Amino acid sequence: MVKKAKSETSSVRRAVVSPSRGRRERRTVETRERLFRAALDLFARKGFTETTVEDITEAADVGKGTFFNYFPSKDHILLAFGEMQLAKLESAVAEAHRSGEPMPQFLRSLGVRMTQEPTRHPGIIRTLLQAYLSTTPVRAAMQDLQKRVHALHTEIVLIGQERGEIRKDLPASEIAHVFRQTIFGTLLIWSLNGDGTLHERMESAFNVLWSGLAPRNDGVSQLETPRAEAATAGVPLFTCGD
Amino acid sequence: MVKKAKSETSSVRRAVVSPSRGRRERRTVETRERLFRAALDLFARKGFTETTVEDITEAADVGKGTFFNYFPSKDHILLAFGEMQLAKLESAVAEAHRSGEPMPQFLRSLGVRMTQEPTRHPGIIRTLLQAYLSTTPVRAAMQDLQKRVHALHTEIVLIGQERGEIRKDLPASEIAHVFRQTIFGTLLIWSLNGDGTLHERMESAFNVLWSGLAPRNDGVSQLETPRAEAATAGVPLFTCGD
Amino acid sequence: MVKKAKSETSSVRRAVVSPSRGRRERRTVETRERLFRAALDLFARKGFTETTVEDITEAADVGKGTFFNYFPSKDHILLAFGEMQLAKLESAVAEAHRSGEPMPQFLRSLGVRMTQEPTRHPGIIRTLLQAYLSTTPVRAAMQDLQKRVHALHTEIVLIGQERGEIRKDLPASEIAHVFRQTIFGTLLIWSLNGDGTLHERMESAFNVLWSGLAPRNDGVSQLETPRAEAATAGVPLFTCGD
Amino acid sequence: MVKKAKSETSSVRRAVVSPSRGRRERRTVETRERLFRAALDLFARKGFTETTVEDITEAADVGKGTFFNYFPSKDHILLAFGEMQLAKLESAVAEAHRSGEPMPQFLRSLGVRMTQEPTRHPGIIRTLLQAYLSTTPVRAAMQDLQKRVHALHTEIVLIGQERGEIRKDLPASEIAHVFRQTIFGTLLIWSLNGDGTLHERMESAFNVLWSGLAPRNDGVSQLETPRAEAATAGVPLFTCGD
DNA sequence: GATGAATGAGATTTCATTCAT
DNA sequence: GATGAATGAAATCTCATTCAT
Repeated sequence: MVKKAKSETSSVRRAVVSPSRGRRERRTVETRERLFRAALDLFARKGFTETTVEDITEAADVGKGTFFNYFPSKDHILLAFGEMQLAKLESAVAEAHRSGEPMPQFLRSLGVRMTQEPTRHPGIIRTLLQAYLSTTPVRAAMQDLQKRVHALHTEIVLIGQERGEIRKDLPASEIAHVFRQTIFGTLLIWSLNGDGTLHERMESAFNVLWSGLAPRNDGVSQLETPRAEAATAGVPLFTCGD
Repeated sequence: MVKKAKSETSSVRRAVVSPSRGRRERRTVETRERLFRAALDLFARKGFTETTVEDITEAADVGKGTFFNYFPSKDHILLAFGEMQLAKLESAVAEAHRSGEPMPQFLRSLGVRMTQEPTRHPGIIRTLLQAYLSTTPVRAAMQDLQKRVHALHTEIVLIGQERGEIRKDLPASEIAHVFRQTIFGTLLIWSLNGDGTLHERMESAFNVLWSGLAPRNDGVSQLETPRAEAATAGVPLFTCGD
Repeated sequence: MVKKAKSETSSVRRAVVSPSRGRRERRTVETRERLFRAALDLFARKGFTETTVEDITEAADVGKGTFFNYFPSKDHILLAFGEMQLAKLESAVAEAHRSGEPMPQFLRSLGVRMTQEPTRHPGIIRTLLQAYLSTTPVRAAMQDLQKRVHALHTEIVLIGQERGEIRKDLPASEIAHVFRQTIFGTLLIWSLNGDGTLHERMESAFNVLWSGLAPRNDGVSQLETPRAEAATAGVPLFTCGD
Repeated sequence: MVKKAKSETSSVRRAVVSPSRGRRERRTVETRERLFRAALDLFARKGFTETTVEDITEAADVGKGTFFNYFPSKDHILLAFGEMQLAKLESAVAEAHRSGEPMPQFLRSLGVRMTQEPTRHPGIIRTLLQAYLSTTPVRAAMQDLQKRVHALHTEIVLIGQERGEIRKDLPASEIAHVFRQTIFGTLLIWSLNGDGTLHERMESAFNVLWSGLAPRNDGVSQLETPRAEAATAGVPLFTCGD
């Protein structure tokens, strides 16, 4: 009876009790947020496997069962890490559109932006990467996220190509692919060694990728990446506020 | 490798009973091998986490407890995957020295060689990558392996630089780093999507890396990677025997 | 029943607003009824333990929390089953007084009457019996109900004794006890096997109980239970309208 | 290889290592026994539902997981209660065959025997009865046990009938049925009230069942159950050693 | 009184790992 | 070294119950 038109009924009721609805909804979001932050903190300190669900719920100060109201399994919280990164990427791209920053510079700084706090600890990077190696359901969801990531990267590359800032003889999609792979490869290797700054590594990787491995017998790419040596030397190209 | 000390001790003790010693040692190596092969097969089909130690021991036709006589923990079998890859790399490098194959070509084909059977299934690639995200002790051992990998890559790059086949304005070590990151990034992303051939992806990644992202306003790099379009089109540059 | 005090209080408070009071009270009774009927149905199909409170509230089309406004705990709904049976017994006894039905016949048919719809499914019988094995508070309430049941049985037996229809050399209370135990034992065993009709089983049990296990070397009891064979053969002694 | 003829291989091996086999096997039986005894004790004190699996394993001083090596679920331990009772019945029947005890007397004392320690606490009786109301898998197993119980009862009744100690005009199977129902009904009602001794209740129930409810207008059954009044008065007919 | 999100206890299950034989 | 039962930690899941709205 009531259940037949549940959503309608409740939306009507909501209209009346809107403040309570808002509060409840806010709480729901807050709880999810609290769980995620607690997980973030614990994974950074202890790693994903070493952190139990109960650790998380205790840190988030909620009941154990509550965790499963928000995430179907422990692995599913990994998705939230992927989503967090996607959100960062989206805002970065949006900003790039607005600011008209040169693409090379934007791409170069992207890896840096993606790995500012809280994604700076090797433990978090490893957690993020685990999402890609997780169980099939989570992996499937990650695929969807990655499609979006790839689309955004492609979008950026296309703009760069139109502006003549990126080579045009390869499909933007392919370039975007390689770019993404470079980022993830860097994350993976760095999270293993943990030596040096991740930012340095990102810079270095991008600079090499930018100009390629082929022998330098022309001045062109040198001109385009005038600060390659500086970056190589471990000097950040620009401050990124963290 | 981990148990080496142990087996040597006991083989010394049994030096007198040489026939039984040989048999016993052979059996020991065989069992470890059997366990590893069983794991390889199961990880390819079900993935690392989804495979239990008992699955492996049953497939290897030994008792469950026996596993732990060969690997201190389930995670430690991941090391064997790393070792397998290192061995491949070592033999590839040795061959490169012998054959005098041009470095660009060698590098380009390296990713392909590393991912021939059995390392061709996304499940195995993921397993291999998990080693990098595993528990601290395994990760530490992986670091050592990676040092060796990096050294080998650097060695190759150096030769390439000496021959003028690879740019010289960057330290070989750094180039080796980026090269390795490209390989692992490609593995990671491919193991997630599983679309297309890993070999195609490797080719594509290498080709982009080789010539860089900077706009092509000179003919130089085109000359150096004359088959870039072919590779891009998904046609393998050369057969690699699988 | 448990909540009676509460509802009276509120009905007094609202004596002025009589129309809404009536509606509200009616709704209250209706909801409780709806919950009970939903439970009845679900327990018959799935059993008590296998049915969740949410199953019941959904079937009754109310919110989950509403259940606990009517029953202090899930187990307390079991009491309602006991109450339902008690009500049946009370009306049967009242009718017996009116109709002057011979006690033997009345007793014999009692088990049958008590287990007409809806109390005919093994699942419901089991649910009813679970009330006797439930948590202490519910069990205590069941004791009270059973006292009433026992009193009613005793009342009937007394009448039978007075009429010379039931042996007089044993206290009515004791006979009532055994009678009740026979009924419950039959319910229990039948609900396990579920073979044959519960009515047949009841008949059979009563017939044996009536004439006893002692060897039949006199015609007396045969005369008194002339239809023993028929009952034994599975033919109901009389129709009971279901 | 080894697994193909597992049982044979191991039985061969067993022949050699028989002492260790025996010890291990003994331990297995012991652990199960320990779990069961711990459960017995806890159920008697707290009841089945109120006892957690962990309570049991802690009392039995084994790991929680170990419980599930012996019982597929918490409910399955209820089966062990049924099995215990069946074992008692079997030994009682075996003894009856040997001792040639008159059937009426044997039957009368049977209920008593079945409910000596540890099956004397209402909590344990309730636990036993819960087995009959448990989930389908357990209930199914209980059905099998009950078939055996019924067969044993029937066996006894048949002997009684042959000896002329029990009425012959009803099938032994039916009499056995009613007998069993009387026992269980008595257990159920007594476990609820817990007043008086279970033994008294059993005696009383049997005595009434023996001579029936029909009016006593012949001396026959009085002769056969000469001590009916005594039993009624709460005096045990004979000591039963507990 | 109605509601459903939150709770947390507990059952169940799965496993890696240990250990006595 | 081989074995598999025992272990216990944890994940997962289910629910009865509570509580704020």
